Amino acid sequence: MSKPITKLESIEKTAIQLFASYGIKQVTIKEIASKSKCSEGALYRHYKSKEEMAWELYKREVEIFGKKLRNILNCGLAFPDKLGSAVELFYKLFDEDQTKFSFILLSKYNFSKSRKIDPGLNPFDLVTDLIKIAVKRNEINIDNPELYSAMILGLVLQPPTFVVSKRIKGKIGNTADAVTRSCLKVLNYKR
Amino acid sequence: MSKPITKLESIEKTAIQLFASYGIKQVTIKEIASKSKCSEGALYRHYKSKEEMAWELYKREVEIFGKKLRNILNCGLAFPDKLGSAVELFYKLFDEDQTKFSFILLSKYNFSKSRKIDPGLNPFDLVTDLIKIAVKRNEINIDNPELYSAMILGLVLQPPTFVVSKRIKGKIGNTADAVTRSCLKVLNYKR
DNA sequence: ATATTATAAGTGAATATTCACTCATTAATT
DNA sequence: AATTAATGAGTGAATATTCACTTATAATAT
Repeated sequence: MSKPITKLESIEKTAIQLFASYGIKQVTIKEIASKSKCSEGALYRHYKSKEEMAWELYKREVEIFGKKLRNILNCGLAFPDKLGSAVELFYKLFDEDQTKFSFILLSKYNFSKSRKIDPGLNPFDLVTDLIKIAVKRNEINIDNPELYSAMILGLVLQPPTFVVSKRIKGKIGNTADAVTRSCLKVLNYKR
Repeated sequence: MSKPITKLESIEKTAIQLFASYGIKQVTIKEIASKSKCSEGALYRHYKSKEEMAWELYKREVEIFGKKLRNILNCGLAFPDKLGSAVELFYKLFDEDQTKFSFILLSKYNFSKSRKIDPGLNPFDLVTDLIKIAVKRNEINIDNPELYSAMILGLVLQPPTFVVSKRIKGKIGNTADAVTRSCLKVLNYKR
C-alpha cells in the first residue's frame, strides 16, 4: 500500500488533537492509530518515538507562529502598533485553530528541560525583547522588564486559555484591541 | 484505638515535591516510596491510587489557599485593597513554599475534566466574582467581566510561573504592589 | 503496673496491567 | 519481481496495585 503523504498528515492532526485534549503522556499510540485510521507501526515510519513526535509537532507549531510573530516585530512599526498586531495575529490564529493552540499552550511543561525552542523564534523571548527594546527607546516607562514581560504575557495568554477551559465562550479575535490597550496601560505607554 | 507512627506526612510531602518537579504521570510509586523511605504499599493505606492521591493533594492545597483568599475578599475592604491583599497573600505564600505552588500552578490540566474544585473555594471563581461585584458597585469601569478577569488572573499568575521556569530569579513578594497597580490600571480604577 | 487485645499502618514480593515499540506478514505500486 | 509501505498481534519492560503477613501504638482488663 503506498498512499503516502495523506496518512502522515492524518496522524499528526489526530495526535495534536488528542495531545491538546488529554496531554501527551495520557494519550496512547493505540488511540492515535485508531483515531487516525492507521496502524500503530505507521507512526514509527515517521518518528523515532511518541515523545519525539510530540516534541517535533510542538516545535514545528511554535516555530511557525514564532516566524509570523518575528515578522511583525521586525518591521518598523511603533511599539503600540507592533504589540497590537502581535495580539491580533495571535488571537486570529487561535480562533482559526483552537485545538492547535491548546496543544501549544498546554504542552510547554511536558518536555525535558533540554528540549528548547530556538530563542529567535520563541514567542516568550520575542515579547520580552520587544519590551526591553521599547524601554531602551523610552517608548514605555517601567523598571524591571522581566516582571512586566511576565505580566504582559500572562495578560495576553490567559484569555485564550480561558477559552480552552470553557470559562470564556466563543471567539476572542474581537477582544484583541481591548487586550492591547490593557497591555499599554500596564506598560505606562503615553500615546 | 490506635494511632501508630505514620509516614503519611512524609509520603505527601515527597509526592508534592516530585509532582511539582516532574509532573504526576512521570513520577512512579517506587520513587515516592524510596524518597519518602517507606514501602510502595504504604501509599495504598491512605489512597486508592496514585492519581487519586495527586487529586486529593491538589484539591487540598487549592482549597487551603481558597479559604485564605475568601477571607480576604469577604471582609469589608474597598476593591483595590481587597485586590492588593489578595496579590500580597498569594505572592507571600508562593515565596514561602515555591514547591507547593509549582504543584498547584502546573497540575491543573493533568486531571480529568470531571474533577472540580468547589467553586466557593476556587481562586479563579473567587477573583471573577470579586471583579463582577466591583463592576456592579461602579468601583471599576469595564465591559466584559469574563475577559477582564482572565487578563487580571493571567497578569497575576504569570510572574510566579516565570519564577518556576527560572525566567524570573528570586522572590516576588516585593513585586506585589507593582502587580496590583497594574491590575488597577487594566480595570480602569480611578483612585 | 502489666498483660492482653484491637487496630491502624507498614512491608515488599507477587501479580496485573499498561503501553511503547517490533517484526513477520501482507498489500500495493512500479 | 522488486520495492516500498502498512498492518496489528506479539513482546517485554516499566508500573501500578494487591495482599498475606508483621509491627507499633493505644485502649482495656487484670
